[in-house]
Amino acid sequence: MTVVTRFAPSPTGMLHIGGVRTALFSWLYARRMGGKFILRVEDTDRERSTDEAVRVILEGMRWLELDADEGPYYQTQRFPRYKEVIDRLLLEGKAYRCYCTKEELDQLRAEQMARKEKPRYDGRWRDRTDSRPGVDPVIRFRNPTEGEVVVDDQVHGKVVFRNSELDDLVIARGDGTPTYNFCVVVDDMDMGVTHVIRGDDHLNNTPRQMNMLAALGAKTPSYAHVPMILGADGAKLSKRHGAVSVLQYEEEGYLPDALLNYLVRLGWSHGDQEIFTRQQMIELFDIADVNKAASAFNGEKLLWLNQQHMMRAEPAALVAYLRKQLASLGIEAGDDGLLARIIVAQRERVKTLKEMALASQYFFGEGVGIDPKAADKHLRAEGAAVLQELRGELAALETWDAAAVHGVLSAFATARGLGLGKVAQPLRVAVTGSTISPPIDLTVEMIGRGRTLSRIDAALAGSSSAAVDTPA
RNA sequence: GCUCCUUUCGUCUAGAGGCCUAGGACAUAGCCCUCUCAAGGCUGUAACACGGGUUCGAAUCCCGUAAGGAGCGCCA
Repeated sequence: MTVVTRFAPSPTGMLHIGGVRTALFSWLYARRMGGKFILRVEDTDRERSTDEAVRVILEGMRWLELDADEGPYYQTQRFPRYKEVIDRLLLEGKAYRCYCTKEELDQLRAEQMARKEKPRYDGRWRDRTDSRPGVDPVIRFRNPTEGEVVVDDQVHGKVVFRNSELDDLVIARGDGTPTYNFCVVVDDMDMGVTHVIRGDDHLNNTPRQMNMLAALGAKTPSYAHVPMILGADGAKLSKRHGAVSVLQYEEEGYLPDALLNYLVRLGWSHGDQEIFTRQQMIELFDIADVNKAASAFNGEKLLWLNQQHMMRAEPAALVAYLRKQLASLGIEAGDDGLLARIIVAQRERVKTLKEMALASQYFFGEGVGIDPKAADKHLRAEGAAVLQELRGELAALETWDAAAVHGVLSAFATARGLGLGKVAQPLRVAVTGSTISPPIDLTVEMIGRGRTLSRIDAALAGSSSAAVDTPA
């Protein structure tokens, strides 16, 4: 039997990391088992679904490279099929029309709550054959009243529900549109889904779905209810607690593989291993190793992992991402070679590609804006004097590369009994505008002789804005 | 309220009865390295929710309690 999993997000809110983690587990499991992964958009709630949310789902999955073998399917395009199944259920007496009004149901619930009972539909239309004029009936599933349903969950083990706890749920609204719990059942059945991997907030829905599957004569899939992801403060993930669109992580300069690596470790582990390539995740992932408890999102570890992935990646593989980040700063980066060199020079000092772009602006454009505080500290009397002399030596250099620059700097420092820092910092501030950069010799090499000398001149002239053209 | 789920350092986790004086990672503190910032190395602080059992032995099994979460919609 070939494994078929699916990710079925609802476009009523933005796809966030909680959803992405579920998608990842489903995707990994399918890939690991050589199975099929389906993407299905659950948009039956036409009131609340938005095109923008659908776009984020599609765009997010593409960015993360969680490729689907089938889909995206849209439930709103399958209404005829749902109607067909509902009619069949009606015909077989496995579903019935209920003419209760919303007010009536609200009252029923209120009464039950007042009596401290579990609020549930009491089945008052279960055996009626008449109708009530003026009310568009909903269709309810006739749930068994006795016995129990055992969910043999892959992460929680056997979970038992008594049918007496379940009521007859609505499968079609008054306007005829089908509801979520029903569509899921029909879709999973029709699409041959063998493994349902979803958030454990769905565990309570599972017995109802299994009963409907049984009524339709379909085989129940294997279920795996994975724990939820909480916000950094341990509260439920919501807009106030870091539930931002997955695409925001792209904008902030995270690598897809790093985000996935972070997410896979939330609720899953493989011994003490922290860093996984996409390929390793596929090879090692197993539902049997998934935890039961919810976990809190920790942005600092994500940051660390992102840097680890940047440091391990092939520089060429990061070029396009860096180019995009630079572009959003208004910098048109030239050739890939320079970008690859920047990546190698910067990746151990920044945690995201956005930071990298921000910290690499001095590699572009002619002049550079100098941080006033840095200038105060390193370009005054002493520093200026050093720079002045250094300029001459650098200008006289025959070959312009890191080794040569380094030679000049250390000889210069030794000759004057100075620490290298006393020489490097003024130069660094002059050519980069700040006190922070990759090793000075490499930095100077990459900036080039022309710009290095002109920036020194500008710094000595005290006009840090001499040729500034780097956008803020 | 009822039903279901969960509970190891601040956070993510290892742990499937003796290997646990509870391991790793992020964060944090100190030290080393060092031209800046980092990266890297070393060291430290820090946890089995609580109470009962079962057992020669329990973080691991069972039962309670507590705390947190989910569901109980003509939402998904």
